[in-house]
Amino acid sequence: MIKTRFAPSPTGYLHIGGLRTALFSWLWAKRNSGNFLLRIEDTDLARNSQEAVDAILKAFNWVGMSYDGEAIFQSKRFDLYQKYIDQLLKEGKAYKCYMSKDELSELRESQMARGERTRYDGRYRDFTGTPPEGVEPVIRIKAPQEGDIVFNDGIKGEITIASTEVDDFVIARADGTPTYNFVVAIDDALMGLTDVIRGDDHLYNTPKQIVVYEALGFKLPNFYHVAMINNEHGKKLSKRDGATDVMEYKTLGYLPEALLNFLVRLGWSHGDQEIFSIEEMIELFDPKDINKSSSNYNLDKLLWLNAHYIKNKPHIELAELLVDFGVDIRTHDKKDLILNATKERGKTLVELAEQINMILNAPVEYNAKNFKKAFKADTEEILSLFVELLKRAELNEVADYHKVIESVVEQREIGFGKIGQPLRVSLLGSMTGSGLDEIMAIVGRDEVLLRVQRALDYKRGI
RNA sequence: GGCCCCUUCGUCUAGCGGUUAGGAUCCAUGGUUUUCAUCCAUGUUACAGGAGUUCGAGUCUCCUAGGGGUCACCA
Repeated sequence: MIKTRFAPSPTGYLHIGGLRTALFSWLWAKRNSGNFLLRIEDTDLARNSQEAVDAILKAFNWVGMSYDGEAIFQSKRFDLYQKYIDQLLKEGKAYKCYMSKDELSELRESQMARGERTRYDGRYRDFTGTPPEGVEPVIRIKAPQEGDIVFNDGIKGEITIASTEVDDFVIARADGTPTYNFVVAIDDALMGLTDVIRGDDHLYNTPKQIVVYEALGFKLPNFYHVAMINNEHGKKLSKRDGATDVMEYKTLGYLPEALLNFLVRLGWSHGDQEIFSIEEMIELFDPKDINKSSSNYNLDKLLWLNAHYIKNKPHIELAELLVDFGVDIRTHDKKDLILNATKERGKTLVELAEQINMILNAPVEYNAKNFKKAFKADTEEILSLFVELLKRAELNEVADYHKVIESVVEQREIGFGKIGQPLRVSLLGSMTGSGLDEIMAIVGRDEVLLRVQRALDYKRGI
């Protein structure tokens, strides 16, 4: 059975890049009817927080991804890790290193000065003498000293790293707590993971983890290292480039299905297909189709996808979602009419809410320029006729409002724009927006009369 | 700096030795629409550069350049 995982360290919100690798892992597990597991990497007691764990869970919940079984917290497994540290010590595969931090940094500086890669020199690897006093030792693992560490990456192919690039790294700190690369390897193995899909910033951790796997006799999983997401200029994605927190997208009015669709196509593709429902993603996703190269983050497509999903969302759900954006039309008797009139005009829920508010609420003020442009010398007369006809008209459906406008156009022998423009400004305060017939049908006769009258009063007041 | 990875339209990508290098988005234009949006149509734009291998290279090899990653008692 395929088992994948997402293993965030709880130091902040869920990052957009993290969500993508989580999505890939989740899809691959689902595709194979396998398990998608969650592990919280909180070995650094000082840096992680419960809020961060909650934030990650909240984001998962928002996009509709769920993990199998219980989440595993590494901070609760120190006893387990200790067992393996003792084992390696006993087997002579790890050793105590009494080098002080000062000595270490001194070593690094001299290596740097010579233009070398900084690495531990193995001075306590075969140490048998009397340990220096006053130094709490760290535990280092014995990494191979010659040859190459080779592994097959499911995305990048065969990766070869010289053993000289991997030093005897620390697996337990002076205070006894285990370090990242050590516990990751143990947990990945113990959790029975078959496929590890992660960002390629972990590529260099892989040989280190392989050292642990081999020392402990664990079976290697398949590794997939997904290239990073950069900003639109190809540089590292940072907060300055816009939203990096997944939950920010909710606030900005994006639908989770749009975000997921956007992210799944960043680095992965299936022929020419652009739109993927969750079901299709699960059916079609395969890490072998993931791109080797990094991709640049650009909002254009997300916006387009979001518009697409808004247009196709059931009204009942849209109405529910809009509540968070200050528009509650859940029980409005013209809900469908409102949404039909507006949903093709809003690329985000924020914009959709604006469109709806524009119709539901009478304009507070008119744009002076627009007003002047729309209200010509004969406008007052035209609108007055419109008011007269509207008062007497039988209004049952959208088309009936259209008939009133048509009558005005016919009687006065004018173009639609002659009445359309000023009417629009009267109703919305704006020159653009939904169809007039629909707007009027939504607000109803009395409100239309009110708004037109108000505009006419305003006109006289100028 | 050492090591590793990457490089097709502005952006996301298809391509897996023989294609007029395809799709999507963006942008522009036209159509539909009383307006805007939607929708439809059309158009502009790409194989980083240079050497090889081959009858033939975006596809294979090497070099150069550019970009990214990584070098902790962080994860």
